[in-house]
Amino acid sequence: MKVRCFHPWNVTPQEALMIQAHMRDAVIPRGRVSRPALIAGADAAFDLEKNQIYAALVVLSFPALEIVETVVHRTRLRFPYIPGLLSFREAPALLGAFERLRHDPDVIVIDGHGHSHPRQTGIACHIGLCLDRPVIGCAKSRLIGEFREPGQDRGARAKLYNEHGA
DNA sequence: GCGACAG
DNA sequence: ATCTTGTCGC
Repeated sequence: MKVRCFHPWNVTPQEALMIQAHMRDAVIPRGRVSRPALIAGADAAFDLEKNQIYAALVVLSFPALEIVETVVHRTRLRFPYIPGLLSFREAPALLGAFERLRHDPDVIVIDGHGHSHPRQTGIACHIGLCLDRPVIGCAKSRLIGEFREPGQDRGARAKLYNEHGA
């Protein structure tokens, strides 16, 4: 895939905050993908001893969910884990993997939050801007906001509220 | 000052 | 994230 990022990655946390402020207006927070033929999933694993991050991608056909392509890309870790700045730690490796991806997914699922972020610029938003593709943030726990635990059924949902509402 | 805090 | 010990449910 073509990766177009509009800022450097070798930045300080303070600079990262300014980049997020700049990104905020470019994000399209909602949308719909009509008939995806290919969907991609991405996650990262670490070797802290070697200071390495492993970005893994899988492309699936949809709705059959057959594996079409996989990519693993290893790079050096250059940024610490700071809540709210996750993308500056993980996105460089993930985007390196996406550069090697031959298929062109219609939608991407990323580990971590997207719009549900203190500055509405979580890693899903960041990756979406760099790839110019729809991305669904799929985090396993809360970063910000208040919610009632949803039910266990498939499709169960709950609204996430900020200090004002919505 | 204290607690919260994606991965 | 990753690791390790202890508990719970099937």
